[in-house]
Amino acid sequence: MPPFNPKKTPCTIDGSARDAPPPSPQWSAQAIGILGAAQAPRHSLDTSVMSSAPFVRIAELPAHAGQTVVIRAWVTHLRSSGKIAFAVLRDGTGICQSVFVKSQVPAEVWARFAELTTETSVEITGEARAEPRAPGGVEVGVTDLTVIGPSPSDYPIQPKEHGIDFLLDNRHFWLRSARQRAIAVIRNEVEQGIHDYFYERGFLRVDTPILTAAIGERSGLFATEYFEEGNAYLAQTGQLYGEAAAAAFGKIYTFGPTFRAEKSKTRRHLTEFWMIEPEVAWNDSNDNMRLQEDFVSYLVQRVLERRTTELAELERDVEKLRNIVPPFPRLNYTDAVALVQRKGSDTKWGDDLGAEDEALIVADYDKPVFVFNYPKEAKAFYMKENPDDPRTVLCDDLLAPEGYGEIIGGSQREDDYDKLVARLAEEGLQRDAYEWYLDLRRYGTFTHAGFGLGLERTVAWICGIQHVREVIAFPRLMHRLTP
RNA sequence: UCCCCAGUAGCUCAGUUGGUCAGAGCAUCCGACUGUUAAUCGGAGGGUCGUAGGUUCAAGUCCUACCUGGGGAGCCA
Repeated sequence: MPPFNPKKTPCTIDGSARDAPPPSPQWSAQAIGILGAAQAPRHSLDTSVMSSAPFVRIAELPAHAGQTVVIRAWVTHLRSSGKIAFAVLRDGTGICQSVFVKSQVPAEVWARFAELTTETSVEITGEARAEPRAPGGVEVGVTDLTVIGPSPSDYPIQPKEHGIDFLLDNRHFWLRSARQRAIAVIRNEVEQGIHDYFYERGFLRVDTPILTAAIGERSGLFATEYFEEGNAYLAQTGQLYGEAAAAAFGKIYTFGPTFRAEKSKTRRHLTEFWMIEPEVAWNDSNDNMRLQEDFVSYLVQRVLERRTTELAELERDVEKLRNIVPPFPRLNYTDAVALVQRKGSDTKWGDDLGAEDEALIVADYDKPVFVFNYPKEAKAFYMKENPDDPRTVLCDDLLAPEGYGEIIGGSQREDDYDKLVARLAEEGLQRDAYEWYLDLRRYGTFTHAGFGLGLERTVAWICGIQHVREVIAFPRLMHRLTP
């Protein structure tokens, strides 16, 4: 990962001048048309008088070259040169330049242009035409202009550098910038890829509860009152429920928000993040790692194939992503400790690997790296004891390249009832909250394995974005609950 | 919880050993310009220097405390 500059984040309103998004299922003309019909302007003028021209999204403009069209959008930039003027418009599908020529528009239209400000929402009517001088290669020669929603001149976001705190305070506006759209599109591609990957392989998606009793990870819990039941806690994982579902349905995955009340202030942490947790009956730890590398590779290659425009907008070095194909290197924990010790770390066998150790390991590879079979003490109670070395458990962490850290934690699950009970006791966990979980080993226990993939860390890595807060629309951080 | 860093105009910042130190660029407003691309050019407005104390003839500058935020550690995905 490149050096992190916390102070400056480039943010241009119309930086995507060079691109219009490629046609794709998400932006199909039909879907856009339907969406458009449902989104008439709130208090437009009498549009029936204005024109019978079709309302089109900017992404569809090239297909309408030579036709008169209506566009509804936001003003991102204004330029005026006496008797000719330009307004760059953004509608979420792309950007387009509109041209006003004083001698060719009614005086009232010319006057209305003078009132435009950044982020005014407008409806324009005019002829779409190919124009090499226009960003995106298509522009609209305006014949009519309606202001739909004026925008005061103190709109905070400028096509300049802003500090991260300012941008997060204005996240609801920051989302309008070209980079943020590119990130959102790639996140959406990853999410859709996740669903497609598992659907096509016969996995069942199971939605697990967000309000839970106190089970799961050891780290911080968000508590809330729950009727007469005392406290409920926001879920830190859906895994234990996923294990129950795997016994019922075979191959399952969960996909939902999870919550950690950890006072972590790093570029890898959110208090609310999205996690994908497959759980597969009859998979052992090796099967688990094979699934992980295949899954992660699929997601990366899918974004490479379908979102080249957005990756270019983000200036992502795609060569580094092309390497991401199975198999991934695998280091067992003991070898990993030896490796980091050779590189100067004072980590000893038995310690968990710290962030510095992970960086030392990843530095040798251009793919994600598995580190597997950690000491029992470093890992959670539900991980299966390694029959070949009972000091360790059958688990794996997948470390992303370029310093993005752990994107997956996975394990084969302890399926031996007695050992699981013993581990619960060792961890000092209240057994009564886990009785239903122990039942999975009482009634037809089974080999199974699963993992959790952190969506934001994965998307940040694929996008080349240095902080997870930028790859979720409205991040929840230790010091940030709004917007 | 611990370590480091920062708070000066709407935004991003400069401000030297304390002494024309209230500044720049952008944004905004006014004016000029018929092909602009973060347009350009001319002009204008805009700040209790995070808060509270203290040192001093004099504090944006030095000291103390506090507040707010950022980066990292731990924890984790």
